[in-house]
Amino acid sequence: MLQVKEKRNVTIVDIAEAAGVSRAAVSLVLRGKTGVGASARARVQQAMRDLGYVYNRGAANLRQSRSSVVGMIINDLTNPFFAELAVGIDRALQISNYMPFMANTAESVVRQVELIRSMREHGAVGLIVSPALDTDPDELAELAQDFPLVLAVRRIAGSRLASAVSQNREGAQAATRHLLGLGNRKIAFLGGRSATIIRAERLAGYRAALEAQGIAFDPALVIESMPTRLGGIDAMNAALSLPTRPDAALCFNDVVAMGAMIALNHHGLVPGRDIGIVGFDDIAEAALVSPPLTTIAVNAEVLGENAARLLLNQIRNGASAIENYVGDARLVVRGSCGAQGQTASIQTACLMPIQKGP
Amino acid sequence: MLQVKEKRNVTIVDIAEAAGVSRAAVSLVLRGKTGVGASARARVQQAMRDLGYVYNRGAANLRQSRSSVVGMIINDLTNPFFAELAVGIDRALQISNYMPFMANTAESVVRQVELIRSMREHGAVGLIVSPALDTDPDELAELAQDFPLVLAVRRIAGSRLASAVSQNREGAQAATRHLLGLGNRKIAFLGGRSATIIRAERLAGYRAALEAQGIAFDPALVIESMPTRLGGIDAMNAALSLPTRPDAALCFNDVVAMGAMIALNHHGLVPGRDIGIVGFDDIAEAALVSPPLTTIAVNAEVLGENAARLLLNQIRNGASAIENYVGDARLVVRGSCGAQGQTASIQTACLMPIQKGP
DNA sequence: CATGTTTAATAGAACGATCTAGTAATACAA
DNA sequence: TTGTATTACTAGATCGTTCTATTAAACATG
Repeated sequence: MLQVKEKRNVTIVDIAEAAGVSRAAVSLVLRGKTGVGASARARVQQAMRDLGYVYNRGAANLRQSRSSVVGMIINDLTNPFFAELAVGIDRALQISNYMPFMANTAESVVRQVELIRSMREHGAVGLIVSPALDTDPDELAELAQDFPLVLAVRRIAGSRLASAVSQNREGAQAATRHLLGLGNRKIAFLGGRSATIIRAERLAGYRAALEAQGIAFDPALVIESMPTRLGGIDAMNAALSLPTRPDAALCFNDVVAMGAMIALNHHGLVPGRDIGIVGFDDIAEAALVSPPLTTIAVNAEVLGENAARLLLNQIRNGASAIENYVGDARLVVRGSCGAQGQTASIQTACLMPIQKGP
Repeated sequence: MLQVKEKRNVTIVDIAEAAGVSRAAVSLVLRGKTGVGASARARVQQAMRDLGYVYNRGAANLRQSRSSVVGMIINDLTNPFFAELAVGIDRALQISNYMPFMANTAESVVRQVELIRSMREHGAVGLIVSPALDTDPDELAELAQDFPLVLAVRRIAGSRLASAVSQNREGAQAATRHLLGLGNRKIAFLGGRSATIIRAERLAGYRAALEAQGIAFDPALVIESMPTRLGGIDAMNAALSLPTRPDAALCFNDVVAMGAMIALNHHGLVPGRDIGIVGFDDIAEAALVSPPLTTIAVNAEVLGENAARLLLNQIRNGASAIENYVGDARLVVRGSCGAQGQTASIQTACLMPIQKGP
């Protein structure tokens, strides 16, 4: 009678048996602790190789209730800015010997709550979230009361949460000032969702720069859209159908700016000549598009590293360690704003450090 | 005497106590099974809310030894092509009620083996890997013998593994034929690492197209580099320092092509006019750069969805279900190859479907 | 009324690791 | 010889859940 083998997992018990020692001894070997002799240790290691043993971290965490998993939840990985952010977070956590697991919400709040729950259920000891649009502030605030949580890039209305963000107001102000300096007077603000803090901040900077020049803020020039390429196309189309066309546009971010440039092309207009365009983020592609995009540079990787740092502080020191980081945002002038003279040299200067070699 | 509370986790036992039922009853409620009355069920749910219960999936998996976690390990998330691939995989797995966890290797094989191990340790039931450069084929092959594994984008030398890849040979052949049709004779092949199958396939297509026209394959025109923007810069610089400069270049992928275009700019050359450039992948940015990039379109999201499909088949049907998927690759003519006339209309045609609205 | 059948509910073993508290054996000092 | 450290090793409890087997009651059915 042939016995059908139930394909049971290889466990610590099997190893113990094969090596002729106790479970406890195997466990010690597994964790590299002392208290087991050289010969026994060797036998255990051999047995693990022979039987194809896979450590069961779930079982281990059950007992010691402290995993090293942290979750990162990103709103849109197809936006290069967030991809770079994610890589920055990932690298920093890795260096500190945490195991980052990543997930993408694609701006779905429903998916986001699923992911947050799932990551906690899997024993994550902390979470870095770049929140989806329309995220419920109270939900995250409540979670953060007894769980290490850091927001990245997007802060959330009315909640006192740790966050790593950039100088949105200052950046937008510098950008607007630059456009004004080039002689533009009718400057649109394109894209982004109005309910978000990040947009409110950038909008405030835009407004402040206008009013500093004695130019009245005109709500008709502020056009909301999704913070995506497609949103940028929509926003620019809307801007072009205004009674009088704007001279220039400050875009919510670089992908919106690229969408806006596509829309301009469709209308036979040339960015930088017919309408000045400025973006925000300085993604790697910004220097490559045509014309090269003038933008506000935010170092996504550094932002990510700081988000990681804040999270680790919270994990180690508890709720007492709720801090914030604000990364700087500086203007990078390329061609799309219409400042043609400066283009070539600056473009070159900003290109090379984009990517580190292996 | 104030008693210091050990902050123990809220467990199913606490809920049971609070609701005045047994652990088993709580477990049933948790999983939405029948066998518990309406009033008891309500009490349990209330208690869970009151106490802030978090399900411990590790403990559950320990007992039932079947999680729904699958891992996806990506070689370079800062390359938009792989970001789109990741999003495609993610979406497909999500639809099938699996919980995808993602991680980035940044082309590090060391990191890759760590991640593979970690994901198995955390109970992943399968893995989709877009392998890092220099991945050890035997290692993955051995793993795949008793573990559901699918390779995405990059196949691995000499191993019979499930994979979802694209028509590399056909795509490169079409691209080369197109460049030849435009009158180019001295066509370089730029970028990519020579040890990879994917590059060998693309190179074979390139070579086949050349030889079909009676043009001898010239190894000096084939330049290796990292498959990154920086690699593209290096490769093009090398190509420009050849004794005689090439007429055109087929680039390993789009980011290499963009790097190549940067290098051309540095040398004061114009892509499409002085040297024709063709890429591979058709990332969203390809249509936006200057000039718009002629490339071989590969639908990364569809590739990802198919990788997910193959993995699910394997998970459900075991090792018998090792299949392969080959996505098609078609030429998209824009400006960078030098075929100026067709640019505008095609560029427009290919732009709109890139991104789906919310 | 006896006899099934369904439903609600539970106790106790199990999953795979770690931790505690211990035993046995050796080495070293007095 | 005895006492004391140190080292190698282990049995059994434990973590939070699910599963199996069982009981008890409620409800039909002939």
